[in-house]
Amino acid sequence: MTADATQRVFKDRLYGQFARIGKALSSAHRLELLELLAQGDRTVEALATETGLSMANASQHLQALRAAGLVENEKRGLFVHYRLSDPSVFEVSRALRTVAERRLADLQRLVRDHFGDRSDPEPVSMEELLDRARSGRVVILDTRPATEYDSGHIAGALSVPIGELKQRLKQLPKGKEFVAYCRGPYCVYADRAVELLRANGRRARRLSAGFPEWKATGLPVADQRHPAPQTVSRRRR
Amino acid sequence: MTADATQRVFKDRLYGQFARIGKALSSAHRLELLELLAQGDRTVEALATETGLSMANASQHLQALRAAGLVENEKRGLFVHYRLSDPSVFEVSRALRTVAERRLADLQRLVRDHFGDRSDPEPVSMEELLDRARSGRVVILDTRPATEYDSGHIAGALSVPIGELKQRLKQLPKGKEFVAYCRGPYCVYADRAVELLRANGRRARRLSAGFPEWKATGLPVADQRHPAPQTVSRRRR
DNA sequence: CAACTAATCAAGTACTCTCTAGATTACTTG
DNA sequence: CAAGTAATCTAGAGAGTACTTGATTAGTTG
Repeated sequence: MTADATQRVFKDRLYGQFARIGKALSSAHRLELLELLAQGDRTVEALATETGLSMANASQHLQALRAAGLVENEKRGLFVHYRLSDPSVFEVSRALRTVAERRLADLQRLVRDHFGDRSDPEPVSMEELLDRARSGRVVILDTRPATEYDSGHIAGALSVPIGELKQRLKQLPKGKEFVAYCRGPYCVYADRAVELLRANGRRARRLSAGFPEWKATGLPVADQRHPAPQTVSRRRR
Repeated sequence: MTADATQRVFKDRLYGQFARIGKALSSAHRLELLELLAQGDRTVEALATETGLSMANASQHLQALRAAGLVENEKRGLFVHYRLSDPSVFEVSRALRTVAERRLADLQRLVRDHFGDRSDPEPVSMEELLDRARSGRVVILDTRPATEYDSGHIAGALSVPIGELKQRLKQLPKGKEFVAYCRGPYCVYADRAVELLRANGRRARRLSAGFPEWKATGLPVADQRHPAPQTVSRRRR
């Protein structure tokens, strides 16, 4: 075999390997599964329910993700728990989202039609929230389901699942400013929380990012087992 | 329609849009085309030749990339020139490569079998090269084809296409240390250059990254039209 | 303006992927 | 140890993707 042919075979194999990752990311359902797993571990059943997939179908997609090395699983009793296998998995799905946001006019239109104008009140950036949290001037609300809060949340945040916010409104301190966050930029929980809070005369804004972005940036997180292991202080990213 | 059903439809459409990017990245050939385009613009013919694809096939893959917003094209005379549409496109393919490197044992094995031990001499990091380049102690060699050098290279680098290195060995200064780079971590040009230089008694090492990584990091680049527009100085990334 | 060339288009075949439905496995619990 | 449940497996139909071949388009050049 000539040297060139050897190179060609190598390149085909090399890009074939990279394409395994691309293939795993080529299905809408699998991307949704990855985004849910970025919030924390989940069982197949939970994932199937939340995505509206059949158990068998969800299971098959998860196995495709596993074959590409993107997720790991572990059987505990009757349940199989899946999790992202590496922080780089979230990074690639975030990079993919960024390209889509910048380059797909259809996506921009879809988001505009669904959310309308989301720039009033103006969303808070991670940097800004970090600064304010340090000075204690702000109450951070995690509007995701409690289990997601338990498996990791912004250090200092209160768990207020969106469905419970209404009846817990009175318990919330007055005079403070609120910042609500949820799963990510396309999650509606934080929008709803802000709306509800403002309707009740509070100052409230939405964090533009979600918990996975916060965590990936290396900002302070806490979880149920190890409450607030890091102080809320600036960190190099 | 219930609120939940509306949400479901939105999510399906949302992830459907993200999946358009994933689908574009799901083919080995398309990933190779993107990597070539990261070196600089190219015509369909050039891409077809370099990848070993038929013209028609290359054209079709390029159109798939274009439909996903990853590349743009422009007709100039008989030729259609393609280019990456946005820096985020390189970022996503880099993120994909990172996941593959970390998670696919097959890939690790493939690279080991093809390159053997690449850690002697130890590759130079971008940081390290930047430091050394500032002090003028090092000669940087761009071993890619001249057209790729012309469309962008590390500031201060000399163009020495790998095929011409042998007869230009004498022209190269003695006593200096050389750092060779090429298209990226899986490109062999720099390895060959280092081998050749060392066989001729020079001190030479390989840059672990390629030009696209250097550029994406925001480090100083130059191109033919605007030689050395930035000084070689440290930059925040 | 005829000959030439880069690129795309159109159509067909082979292949791969997706989802469903029903069967099966592995583990738990009464 | 039988009944129940989470998850997977198997097989098959339908949809989508990839590559080839030959025709066509758009632009250049003698």
